[in-house]
Amino acid sequence: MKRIAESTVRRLSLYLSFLEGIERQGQTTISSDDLARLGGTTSAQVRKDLSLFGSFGKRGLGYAVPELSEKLREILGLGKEWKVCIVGAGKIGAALARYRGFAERGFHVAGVYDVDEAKIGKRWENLTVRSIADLEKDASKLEYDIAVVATPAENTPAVVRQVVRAGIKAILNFAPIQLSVPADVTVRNVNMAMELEGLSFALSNRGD
Amino acid sequence: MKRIAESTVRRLSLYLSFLEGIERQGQTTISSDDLARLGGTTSAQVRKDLSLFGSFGKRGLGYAVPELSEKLREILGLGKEWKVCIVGAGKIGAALARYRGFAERGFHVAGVYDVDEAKIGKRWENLTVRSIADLEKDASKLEYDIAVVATPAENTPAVVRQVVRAGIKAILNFAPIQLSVPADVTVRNVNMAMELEGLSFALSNRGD
DNA sequence: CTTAGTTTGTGAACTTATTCACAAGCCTTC
DNA sequence: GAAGGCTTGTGAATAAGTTCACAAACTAAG
Repeated sequence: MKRIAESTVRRLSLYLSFLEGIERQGQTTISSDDLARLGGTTSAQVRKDLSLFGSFGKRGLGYAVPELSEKLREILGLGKEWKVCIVGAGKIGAALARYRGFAERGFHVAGVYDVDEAKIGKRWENLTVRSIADLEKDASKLEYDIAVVATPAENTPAVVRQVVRAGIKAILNFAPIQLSVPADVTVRNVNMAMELEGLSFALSNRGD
Repeated sequence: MKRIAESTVRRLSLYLSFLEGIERQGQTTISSDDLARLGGTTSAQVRKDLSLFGSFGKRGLGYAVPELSEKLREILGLGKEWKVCIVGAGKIGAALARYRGFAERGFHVAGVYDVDEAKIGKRWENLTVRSIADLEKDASKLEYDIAVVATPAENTPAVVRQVVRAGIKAILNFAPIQLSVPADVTVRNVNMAMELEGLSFALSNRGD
């Protein structure tokens, strides 16, 4: 399969969320043009994105909503339940552990870890915070697929080394630093400072 | 000034964070090549990004660290303090209100709002949760620059209409939906579901 | 003062991503 | 079952973004 751009994957994810809404409203069919309008893009873009994976539409009619959303779930790998661990039991980690959105979309939070002795052993929802030192051992049993890293910047490189050592191949990083990981580990960054600075830039340069 | 790509702005933001680290370590000069290595890009990319705004380096020598970081702060509009309000006093809103990173980078959280009667009036850090109905009135006095929207998906469109009505021109959106706003309002989205699905896709398609 | 060693700034080349545009296919109606 | 009205799927054209490659400019050393 040819390489798929990250921007394409983001759009697929977006289309899926629209389709789920539309499905709930009982609409059974949708055109690329309607999907494009919802997502702020063009119909050609929608069709091109989908055509990378096959032909799912009917000419003259559009796409069958349940069929297409099933197809997208399959493409995005949402058929299986992914096992997630949260590393870093601070404010962000806490918010994430309680976030309903994970489970809703098939991401099962199966463990929480921290370096801080004071936090280890505390209960969080239905989980107990464990020592990061146990991660590698736990991972061999629990087979985590994804690590959500929400540690202070200074601890993060060491934490990430442990995550990599535990054999986890996907990281969602909330720390405001650039991770360095082997090529077979996929990283996505959520960096609030960067987003805010993007807004700051936009506000400063309006009308240029 | 010519249009600057979002990807460029993200990189500038990244360079700035590296420069701040380097500055603290006392290094006074840095080459585009070093910056590139830190950011996982190429030296040509770094130079091209910077050259969009001027010539800040010295040939044969590189960039003066304090000078360049000052220049980047200026470009990104970080010279002034931006006034931020958080809309949505739920879990994410709470985590954000307590997040130190805002203030550190010149983003002053000056208000928290919610629709929920039960939450209005509660104290959060040094702020009191106010009714979203007050936003427009408050905005005329407080002159919010940025609204951080962290409301449940179903309330978000209405909330965003109020934010727009209050004259706020920049929104950081945490709700998992696509906002529709006038062209002069800049939106950045932070969508965890989308990031997780990106990782899910990557995990499902390794080695293709 | 000249040479050797760096590193920038930037057109040009290349690569990637988006948009255009239209033939092919499907549905409905008569 | 033929005609009209849509909408897909996709090559071709365009636009956007990245990398190449090199002259120009600076430092340090002799």
